Amino acid sequence: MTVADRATVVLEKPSALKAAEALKIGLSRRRVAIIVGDCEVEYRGRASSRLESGERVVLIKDDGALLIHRPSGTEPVNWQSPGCTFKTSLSPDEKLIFEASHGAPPETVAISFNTVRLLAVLGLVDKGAFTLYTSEEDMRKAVFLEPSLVEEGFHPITYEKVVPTGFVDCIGKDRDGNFVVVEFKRERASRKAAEQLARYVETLRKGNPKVRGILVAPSLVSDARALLANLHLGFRRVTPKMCAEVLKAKGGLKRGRIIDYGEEKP
Amino acid sequence: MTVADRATVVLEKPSALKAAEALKIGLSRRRVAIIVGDCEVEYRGRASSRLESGERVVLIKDDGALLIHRPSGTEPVNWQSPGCTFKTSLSPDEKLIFEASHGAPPETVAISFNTVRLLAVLGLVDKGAFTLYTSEEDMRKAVFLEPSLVEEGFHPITYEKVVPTGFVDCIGKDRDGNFVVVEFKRERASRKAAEQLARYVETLRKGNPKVRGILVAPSLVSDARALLANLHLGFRRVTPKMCAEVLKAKGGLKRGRIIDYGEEKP
DNA sequence: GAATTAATGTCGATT
DNA sequence: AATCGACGTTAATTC
Repeated sequence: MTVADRATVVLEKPSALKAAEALKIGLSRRRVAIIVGDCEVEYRGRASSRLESGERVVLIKDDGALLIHRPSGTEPVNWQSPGCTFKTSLSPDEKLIFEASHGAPPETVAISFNTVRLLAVLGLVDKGAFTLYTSEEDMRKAVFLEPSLVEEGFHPITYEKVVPTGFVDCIGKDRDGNFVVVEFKRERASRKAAEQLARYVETLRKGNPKVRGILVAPSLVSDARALLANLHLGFRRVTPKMCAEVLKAKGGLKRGRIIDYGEEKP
Repeated sequence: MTVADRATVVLEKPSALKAAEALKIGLSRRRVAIIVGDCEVEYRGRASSRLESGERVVLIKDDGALLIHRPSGTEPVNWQSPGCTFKTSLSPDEKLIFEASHGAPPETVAISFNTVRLLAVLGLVDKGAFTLYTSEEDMRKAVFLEPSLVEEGFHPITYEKVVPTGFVDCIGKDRDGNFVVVEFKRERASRKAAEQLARYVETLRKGNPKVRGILVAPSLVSDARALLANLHLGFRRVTPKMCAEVLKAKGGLKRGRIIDYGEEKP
């Protein structure tokens, strides 16, 4: 991408004609465009919809995706998946018309702008890698696949067992055959986490005084460290990264949990 | 919302300080903000993620929602649901830092901007109603609930039956006990749709010459009308709206198929 | 408020 | 290409 291609076009309250021109040029160069303005939207495809006039943010991406966002809410009110063909035009009454069409299945989103408050056309470069680290759920999976993450010789028996005081993340046995209660925390564990583990261990020690407890987390706050020491409970440092690596190596990672985009899509 | 509140702030390549000031004022007034720039993103919550530096579009909505979009793809790479608390600040090395936090469950998205190419703060007003009309699937449901949509005395027997030449949307019997093949089209039906129906009817007439065919759609192109007439096939006008009303009345409409937002959320 | 279910789901992997 | 399954799913509805 040349310097010229990265040039930004920003138009405040452009005429429909100016906006149409800037859009046509920008989209032919596969830039990203943002349009803010009062508009009406029609969608026809798997379903059909109509959105009456109001002010929205329209985002057109360089892969031919389209998103129309209202001023509130997480989800787009209308959208079009990547690979659209765009058509920019002026209506008989001089309004900016923007259409995004898809071949298969045939779908079209048509936007008619009553006013354009802002139009920006930008060439964006994004080659940054995205990594989604493991969740608490994945920590459990990693420990199932590689029990030594908790302790050498550990082997898990049950997960998420219900005890009178709540849920126990994992119960297993150590190399000597003693029961071990394991509590996972994906982030630095607080005193509360240590208390939770203590409660579970206490409950289970009523039936068997040899029950041990281990808190598994990337790190501990000092309060938690003190409490664990007092109650003769263990701690094992396990980071999300370590879990991710285990899951990757042992194939327990089903899909999408670790995502790595090193390159832009072609 | 007063005229002053609707004033647009658009800054190209602002300094981090200028951007921070504009954002603070804008977000305190619950405006919508768009930031385009090179940034890094960290998320911590149910899972955690890290996004290395690259250029993205950040959209902050007036209900406290946050979306971070890469230049391609339909879905945001990171996001935060409505109701966030925002924090704008400058890092020791003068970078714009933007954090969006949620109480329950505790989640945070932190964005560090290396550069800001564009910042827009706008008060948007959107009271337009959104209506999602029925899909082809819902047309079948509507006909199941109200067979007279196809013809007085019609009663459906099977849906999506496999015949040698493809799928038949619906097969039923008319008031005289003759078989009727029904083809649905959610939009103005093309000649192709009529040919499809003709093919199905032809197949079935080999076993029973009295088989009839009816194309159900909101309207017909003239080619299709001619073809249907030639082959003695029927047409019945049924609009998505009619189906939606049947589904609504008869309770076949599960949820969200007709959505009507008449007002902005409080 | 928790649990359930649909979605123009989207996205990635597998057959 | 079609199908399957997970998702920081989200969002609407029912219990």
